[in-house]
Amino acid sequence: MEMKNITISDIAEALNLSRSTIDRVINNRGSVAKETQKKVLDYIEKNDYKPNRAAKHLAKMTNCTIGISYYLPEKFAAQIKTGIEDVYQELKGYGLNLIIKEASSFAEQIDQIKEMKSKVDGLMVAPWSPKKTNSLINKFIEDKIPVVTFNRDAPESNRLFYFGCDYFKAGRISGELIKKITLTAGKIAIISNDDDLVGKSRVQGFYSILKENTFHQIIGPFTVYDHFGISDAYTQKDVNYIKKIIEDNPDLKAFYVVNQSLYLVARVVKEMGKKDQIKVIGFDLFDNFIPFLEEEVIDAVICQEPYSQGYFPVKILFEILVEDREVEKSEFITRLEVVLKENLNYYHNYHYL
Amino acid sequence: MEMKNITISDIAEALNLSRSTIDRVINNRGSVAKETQKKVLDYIEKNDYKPNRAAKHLAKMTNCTIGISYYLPEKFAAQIKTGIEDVYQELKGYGLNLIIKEASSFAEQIDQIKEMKSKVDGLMVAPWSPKKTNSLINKFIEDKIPVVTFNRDAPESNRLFYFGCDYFKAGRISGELIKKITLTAGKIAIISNDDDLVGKSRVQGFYSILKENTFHQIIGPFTVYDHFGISDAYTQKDVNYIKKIIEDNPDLKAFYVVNQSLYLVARVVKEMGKKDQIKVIGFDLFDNFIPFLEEEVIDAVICQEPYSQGYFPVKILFEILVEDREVEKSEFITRLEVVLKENLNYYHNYHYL
DNA sequence: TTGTACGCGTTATCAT
DNA sequence: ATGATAACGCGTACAA
Repeated sequence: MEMKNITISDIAEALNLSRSTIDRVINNRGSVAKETQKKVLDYIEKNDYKPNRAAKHLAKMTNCTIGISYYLPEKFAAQIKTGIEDVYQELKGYGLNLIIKEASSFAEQIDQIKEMKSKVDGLMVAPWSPKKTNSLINKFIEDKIPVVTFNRDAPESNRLFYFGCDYFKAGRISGELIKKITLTAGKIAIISNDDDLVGKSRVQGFYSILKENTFHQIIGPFTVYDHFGISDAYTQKDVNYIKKIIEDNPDLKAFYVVNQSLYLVARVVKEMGKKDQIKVIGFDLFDNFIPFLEEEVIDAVICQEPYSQGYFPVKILFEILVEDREVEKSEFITRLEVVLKENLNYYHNYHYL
Repeated sequence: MEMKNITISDIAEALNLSRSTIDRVINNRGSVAKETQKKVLDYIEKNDYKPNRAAKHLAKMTNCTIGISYYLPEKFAAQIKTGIEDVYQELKGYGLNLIIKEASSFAEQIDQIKEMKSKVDGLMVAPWSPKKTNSLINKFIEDKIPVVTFNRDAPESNRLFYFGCDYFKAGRISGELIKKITLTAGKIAIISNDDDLVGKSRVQGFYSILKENTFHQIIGPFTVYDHFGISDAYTQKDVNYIKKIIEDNPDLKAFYVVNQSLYLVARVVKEMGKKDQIKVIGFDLFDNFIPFLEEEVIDAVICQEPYSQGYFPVKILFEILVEDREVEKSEFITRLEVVLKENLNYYHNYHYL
């Protein structure tokens, strides 16, 4: 309704001062007498003045460019991009510009970041190799260009904050889940590939839950490269490898798969008709996992809010850049989402804006 | 950086027209020659003009009041209010005002809604009794005051949309979960109270999953009133009632609790030392559930994004009111979140902004 | 059909 | 220490 908010001019008029003085007090720029300061502050308190954010944006001609760099599995990136797209739609009208660079190798990512240096006011990066990106990140920081990480952290750099998953905790909840759904004693096979940092944490977290558990015996890790999840890329050899694990271990009760080869494992489990005997758990929601979740060949996947990983870092970084927002946390850890057949549809390309 | 966005004036200058003409084209207000229209449209397309949202807000003196009404368990409302608080902080600077009315009875809720009619530009309501609120909602709509529902829908009214949980689906995923974690054949006891609409849907959904399942026998529903979740309010009689269910059914494998008496059930299960034999599943995350989840007396609860139920409806309604946003959907269904011990902390008062 | 001119609330520059 | 004034980009009433 017409609950007209009071403005700086209103205050000025009421106190017989000029707008400039009020402005000085509000944004404490100094050069104002103690008494007047107090008078103004009191008035503001009493009449609950709210600065008009629109007018602020306008006057400041807020206009900033955020660079985004990542080297991630295509389908996963797509989910993050949905979040980026939404926040862009929301904030472009307030002066947000984006430069998005998708790398197809780590070397390329480094080059792309370097190239952005002169073009952006802030950087948001998912460093493929954190250790090898630290110094580059720090260079940005030295030049007063804020950097935040998402999806993958570079904790040893001077980035402002990390927005993403705690992969160790992700491993723990998988452990809890497998404990809860695996009905009888037996073996659990871990599938991973050893040059995968993320997978390594997921395995460690898993161990941390299951180590005191004598009910299950953990075998592996068995190495399966996930070919970035491309269904066709798996060879008969890959299939046989999984098959052999199943055949060699008649008391196998579950697969714990930390990379995208979850698709392969599910396929083999299904083909061998082992769906009811062997539980399958993995991570993230890729298109080729969906049918297996629907048939309950895959019992559950743990997700990590990919949408939010795109949406929030941009939003927060924008506020830092144009409104001097102070960030209180150095880590924003995304929720660990347990996705089963019946809530699957809420996690597959699902968002509100 | 200085990627200055182009403005209406820029366009006007470039095409030797006045700003008004450009404005007419952009907001197609008519009264503009076909050719000029095309010229302008082309130019806009080529130079990707983005309207400056801040300037728009400012010029329109956007200032609107949204009324919020609910009659909900206190602790649940608190979680929703966190979302409301955040969106208020975000939008108050753009002219958003809120009138929040918490009722302590349905009759009071109706009164409060009526009283708001003359004071708000839009209404957001969680109707305790949808059927008895329909006509009131429709009165708002007739007077051009948009109404949206949250947490509880009034599908037969003319509300613009509902933002909240699908309680039937929530029952289904509980069913799936209980199937997955209940190791051996036996009984599952349902706890509810029959005047609870939400609980009724949760029970129906549960049945829809478990009806073809011969492995488990469902008993109940047993009626337990939840005293709005106040721990002290449970009597010895309540305790004995749960106890008796356990004693009478030695092959009881799980409790499925659809109201806040989940606390009571968990307490009794724990006290009787039945934690490992009897699974316990319920809904929402109330403070007095937490310790039981940590000890795995309660195996899981299903949550429904309470934070989002506060945040998004306000945000969307605001955009409808001040920016004529069109709403494409009539339902925004919140995710069903599976909360276990290991991801508990992400769902208990957890948000990013 | 098109153009002019003022105001929205704030910031910033230049006087006093 | 305080005040006047011109932007910022857009909407709108009014004039041509």
